Amino acid sequence: MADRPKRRPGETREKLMNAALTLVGKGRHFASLGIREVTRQAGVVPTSFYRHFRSMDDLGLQLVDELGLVLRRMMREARANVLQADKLIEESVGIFVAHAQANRSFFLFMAQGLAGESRAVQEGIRSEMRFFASELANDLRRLRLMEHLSDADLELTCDLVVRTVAFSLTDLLSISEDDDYQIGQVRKRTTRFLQMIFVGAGHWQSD
Amino acid sequence: MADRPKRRPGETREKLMNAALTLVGKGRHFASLGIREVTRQAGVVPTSFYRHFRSMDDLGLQLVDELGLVLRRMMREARANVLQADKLIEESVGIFVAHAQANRSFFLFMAQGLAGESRAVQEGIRSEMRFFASELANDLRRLRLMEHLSDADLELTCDLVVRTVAFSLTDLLSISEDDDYQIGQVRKRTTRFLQMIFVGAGHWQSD
DNA sequence: TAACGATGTGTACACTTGTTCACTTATGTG
DNA sequence: CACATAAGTGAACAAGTGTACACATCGTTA
Repeated sequence: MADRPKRRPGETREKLMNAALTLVGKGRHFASLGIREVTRQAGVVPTSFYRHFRSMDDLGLQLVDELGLVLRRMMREARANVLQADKLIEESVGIFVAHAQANRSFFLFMAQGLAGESRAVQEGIRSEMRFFASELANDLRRLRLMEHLSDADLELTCDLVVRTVAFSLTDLLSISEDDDYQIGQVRKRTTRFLQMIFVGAGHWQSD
Repeated sequence: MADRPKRRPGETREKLMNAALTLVGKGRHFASLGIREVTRQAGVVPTSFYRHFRSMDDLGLQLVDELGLVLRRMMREARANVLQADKLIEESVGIFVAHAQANRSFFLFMAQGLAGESRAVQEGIRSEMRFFASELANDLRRLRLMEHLSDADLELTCDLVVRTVAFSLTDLLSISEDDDYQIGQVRKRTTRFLQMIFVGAGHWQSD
């Protein structure tokens, strides 16, 4: 029983991914990061990088995978906590904002990747958003909401919702991390956006 | 009274800005561009860069200014061509898509800058979007549309519209430049998004 | 015309970069 | 335990980077 392993497997891999996220969190853009820079931040020799990643793009792709996990955790929490339908939007936005703050670097990376340099990362993030939107559609169906909408229109609505929330990321991440007033403003504004969308969806094709 | 400057001033300046845009158009991210790279693309010696820009960020800021001009041209064209209210959304989206294609690199730069590295560029683009939204609000008032909305709610609506259109940029720019079918899909989808938002705005606070 | 300031050029320097190679070391499995 | 393999290391290299300096060119104005 080795109680204190000097080297946990995949430890450096984590260190490198965290290092990249840390730099992104410090305001750097992922596309401008270099291998040496990341390894330096991780406290690791440059060569080690190649033991785990083929290139920076590769690291980015693996970050997208982890981003998927973060989003799934967020969905699970939202499902567990959102109970009454009238506060549904408000609470969901609250949970989103909380997660965006807790995983600031991750969401920053996501916002950057949407118009990023690597086509693969771009597509990965886009795919995560599609998944998120379709899960949202499922939930709405399960809650017997928006039942008058066709599947296609429900999907359209959820896509718009996810986009709107994603765009709020850029608001959220461009203000100070602990400016509670501004954060509250973003939350309120995003909530109203979603309310307006759902009012639209509620009257869609039924005029 | 000097009505004819023989040698166009700022020719290299333009070359440098175009070079940066060209590289962005080729898929590079603005944040990852270097001074030497840009000057090389412009066919100019590296030192010349400093005659016009203090740094890459500075070049980015000046690009934002020009972006403003592009957006204003687009608004003017939209105002001139959008006549009947029922096709208003469809035509506006069409004009937007056309401009986004004609100035692909510019809009790519804009999409990148929204979550970019330079705080100043970010704020500049954000400010252009605010201006755009407020102009849209003016136009709607002038056309006697959405008169039941308060100023704040109208502003909210227009902000949401502009965000939605801006997000469509990332769709548009991630597909091939001449894939007419996909471009048409994005146009249709964006149009429906806006229609849904305006249905929502139409029923806002009036239920 | 002469002088000036803005613009463009060539050279140079001190770093940083990505990647390779041969090497040590640790880990998990037969 | 022994061994194959994965993980980590340091030195080296050719290219590329930002920036400074001194000099050349040109249009404008005194």
